[in-house]
Amino acid sequence: MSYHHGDLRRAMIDAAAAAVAERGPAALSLRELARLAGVSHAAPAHHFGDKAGVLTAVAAEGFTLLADALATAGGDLLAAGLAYVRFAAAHPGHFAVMFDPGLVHGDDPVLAAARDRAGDALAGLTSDAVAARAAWSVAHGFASLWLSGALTGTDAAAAAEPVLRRAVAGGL
Amino acid sequence: MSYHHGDLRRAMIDAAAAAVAERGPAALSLRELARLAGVSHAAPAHHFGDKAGVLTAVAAEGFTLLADALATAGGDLLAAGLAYVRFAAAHPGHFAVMFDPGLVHGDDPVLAAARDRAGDALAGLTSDAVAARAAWSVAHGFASLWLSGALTGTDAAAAAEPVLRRAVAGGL
DNA sequence: ACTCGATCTTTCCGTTGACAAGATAGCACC
DNA sequence: GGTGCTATCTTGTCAACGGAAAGATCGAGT
Repeated sequence: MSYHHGDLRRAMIDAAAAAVAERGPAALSLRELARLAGVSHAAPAHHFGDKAGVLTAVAAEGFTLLADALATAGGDLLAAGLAYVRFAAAHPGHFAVMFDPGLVHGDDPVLAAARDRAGDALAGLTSDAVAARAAWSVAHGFASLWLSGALTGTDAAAAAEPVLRRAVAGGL
Repeated sequence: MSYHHGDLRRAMIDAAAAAVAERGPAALSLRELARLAGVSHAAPAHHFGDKAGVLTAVAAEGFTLLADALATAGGDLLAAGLAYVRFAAAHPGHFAVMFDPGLVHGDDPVLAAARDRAGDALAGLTSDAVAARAAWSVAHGFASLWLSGALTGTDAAAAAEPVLRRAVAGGL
């Protein structure tokens, strides 16, 4: 066991995302993460400053992952929506933190850049602003409700598909 | 100043909802609420058990308010969606807690009853399950994004109206 | 007047986030 | 190969918090 961890930053982000995914942001303890990583309780502060700093890093990584997922999904809103839901289901810890202003340092430049990148990926899907907002709302709403346990089903994307399809087609 | 508060339960729920609305659930402190109410820091425990108990009461009240709002809104999905968004904007503290399983006692009977009542109000809008899920998703997603600050605008309902209308009509 | 249950206080404990000050390691530079 | 420099991590400390225990106070019903 050397004095230095090697990649504490990476380990903390991963552990934080996993812990948030499992027990929510409220139950997150920096000291516990430090214990898991085998470092002292004050080590994380050097990399992240404070608790919000850790979650800010998680959120920034989340927006980057989301932007990548949207970019890979293709051009139409249905595919993008499914990618959005798939991302949320695959990275619940990241997702839970990304849209909670009270948990992160909203003005962090790294976070802002990642958020903008995801925003651009979303805005690039269509030139119709209202349609973009509507699509974002359906996908975000379904993802949120799914993660909160309000919706039943085994596979998030499979459950989302008919819902998103209907929203795209209309007829509500 | 008498020994008894009078209606500590009510005061705690109101203060908790206000505090959550202002600074998020993470920054909530039972001791601070107790100070505001002018009672000792252990007084709330008698009424709510623990911290999750306070938020459970807030969530239950939220679902009741939401069920009322949906019942008053009328039958069509657009009106219900607008009522949903209006509720979230008017009671951000309640809304923030209602769909966060990690913050409340999910199996609390009062909460479950209130949640069921809101669920019934939602399900009663249409017999089409897919349409119901889609409408719920749009309204919930827009409300969540709005409260997180991701959407710009001055009035939530005014901003939501064209978006919800488009989702109902389709053409994304 | 008396009892009894509900409400609230006081006191205590373990945990947490944050801060300050110092130790250690690796690395450039000479 | 030594010397300073900086990033990284540790130790020690503090106030605040959530929760539990035990007792005080009130008020409603008899």
